[in-house]
Amino acid sequence: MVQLSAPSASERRFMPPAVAVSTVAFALHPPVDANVADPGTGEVISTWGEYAGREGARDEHSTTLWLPLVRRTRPPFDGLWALPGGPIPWDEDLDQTAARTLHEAVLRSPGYLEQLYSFGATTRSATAQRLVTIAYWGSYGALDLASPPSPQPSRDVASDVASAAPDAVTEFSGALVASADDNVAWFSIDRLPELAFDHTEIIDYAVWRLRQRTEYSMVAHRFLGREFTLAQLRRVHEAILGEQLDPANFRRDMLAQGQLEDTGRVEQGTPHRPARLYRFTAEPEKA
Amino acid sequence: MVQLSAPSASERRFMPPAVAVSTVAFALHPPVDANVADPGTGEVISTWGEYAGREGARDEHSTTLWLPLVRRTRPPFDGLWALPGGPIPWDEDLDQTAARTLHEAVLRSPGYLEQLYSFGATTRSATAQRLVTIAYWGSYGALDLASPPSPQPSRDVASDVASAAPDAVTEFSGALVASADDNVAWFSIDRLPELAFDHTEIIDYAVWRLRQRTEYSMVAHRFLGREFTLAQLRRVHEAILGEQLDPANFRRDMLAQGQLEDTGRVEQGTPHRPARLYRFTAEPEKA
DNA sequence: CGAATAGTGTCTATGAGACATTATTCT
DNA sequence: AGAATAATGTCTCATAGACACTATTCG
Repeated sequence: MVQLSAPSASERRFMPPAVAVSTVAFALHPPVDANVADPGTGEVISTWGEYAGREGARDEHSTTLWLPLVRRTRPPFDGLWALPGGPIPWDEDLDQTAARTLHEAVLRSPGYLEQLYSFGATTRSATAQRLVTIAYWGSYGALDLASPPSPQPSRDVASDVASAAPDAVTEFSGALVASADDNVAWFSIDRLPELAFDHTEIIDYAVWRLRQRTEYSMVAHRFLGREFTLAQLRRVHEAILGEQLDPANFRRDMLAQGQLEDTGRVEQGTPHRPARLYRFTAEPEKA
Repeated sequence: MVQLSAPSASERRFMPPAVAVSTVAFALHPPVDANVADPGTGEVISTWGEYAGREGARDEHSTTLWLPLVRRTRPPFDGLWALPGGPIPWDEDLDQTAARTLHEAVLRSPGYLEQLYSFGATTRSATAQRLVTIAYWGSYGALDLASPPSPQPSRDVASDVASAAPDAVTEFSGALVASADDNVAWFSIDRLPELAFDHTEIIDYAVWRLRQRTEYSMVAHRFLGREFTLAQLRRVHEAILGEQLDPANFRRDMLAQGQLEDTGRVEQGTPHRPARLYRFTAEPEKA
């Protein structure tokens, strides 16, 4: 057995590092029933459904990305917000652990999930056990968020092992498991609160990598539903890159990629000419 | 204290994963005094100095990359070759651990070192403790290899903690520390032996990432000495990418990057017109 | 009709690939 | 001179950015 609680300073140097997974999960906006926290104080102010209705902030005009955070309820960094995550059970792949812990916080499965980088500086927590964090980044699409909260991940994942993890290891995980309460809230990436561990650094790196990816890869469509207009896709790119894009050139370049398929249908209920709806196809069109 | 040796099956699921670092260290050729192993059998056949002299394989015509491996001397995977690496001491950054363990195997410090990816599939070793490997990739330049073997890393790194690590953790490290003996040898990446753990997968991924990098970044010059000709730099690119490059266009593109500085000197002792020597500059030339 | 956005066509500058040509050094 | 490689110049084509212009729908 492993005895990990309250290690003395002399004992710490013989303890292997704890390993945890943390996930930066981007979305164009929170799910309607999710809590939204005040940027400055970190106080949960309302759900996204109320907030968006009040402010008139529709995702049509979304110009920023959002991500879920979990409030820690024990030391270290008690009370601060942290990325969803947790320790790695002995029989779970790293990818599975990331997916499961994220689902436990958000109650929904992301549409995309990918490993980002491993952080393990010795300065992360001077008084506690050494912690190595394997960071992931992912994205929630409109469909992922529209689905009702589910207690279990959609894909089959061993989740009973979570409670089997020693308490002392759980203590150092990126965040504690929360049960759909006020300890989970969504934040705009432009207005993040003070974060536990080095999670600010992790988020900065995730945003940087997301921008790199959108320039030479098709990841943006994962923020949308199954069908979308080119204007919607362009707004996703603009939100990620933080700059305006020429609609005409954007259309030409996207269609030249051959990964968009015309569904034949058009947008409904617009106050102007409706746009064609496209679908993403993995297979490039053969010319 | 942590007791990790001979865990029972029921105990294993309560043990936190062991964390180790492994490094894929590329070079245009091994150091002269390094062992070269036979591709098929993994038997150490001679040093690079003898081998290259016999075969007439000069680095001028190098068309493949080489990397150092360490032979394991205990289970699991006893006798197989593995990437240099080891467990993470409590007071060492991940980068430091990678640099130190690589130096312990090669007795030289690499010119470049960067984190690659973290591997942690549960299938890595069914009978042993769960292992998470944080993989690094690096490169040795001509100067790095030309220097005589040094027992300590050139940069100051805490190295006394290595022996403080519990034996059971060392057992699961990427490879055991070798003291410049027959248990360290260099292999061509085209002819690798059977490897321990999932190190074959790690090397494949490292080669793939190296190719990606050379296309939009200046990493190739790190394989060479401080001064080099454009032809030498081109041959490095060709070895990495595995294809021929047009000398004229390569010259134009490299010089347009503004990161090469003309030293004013030229190559010596060529049987033809000598080439200009260039130096790499971090600062782009202002036009 | 006018407003608003969808969608098309075109001009231009830039950069990559191909390759002909000149330059320099050694034997 | 002839061999071998360095170094330069030039042509073409593909692509990105800018932007004018046409099309369609709603109110």
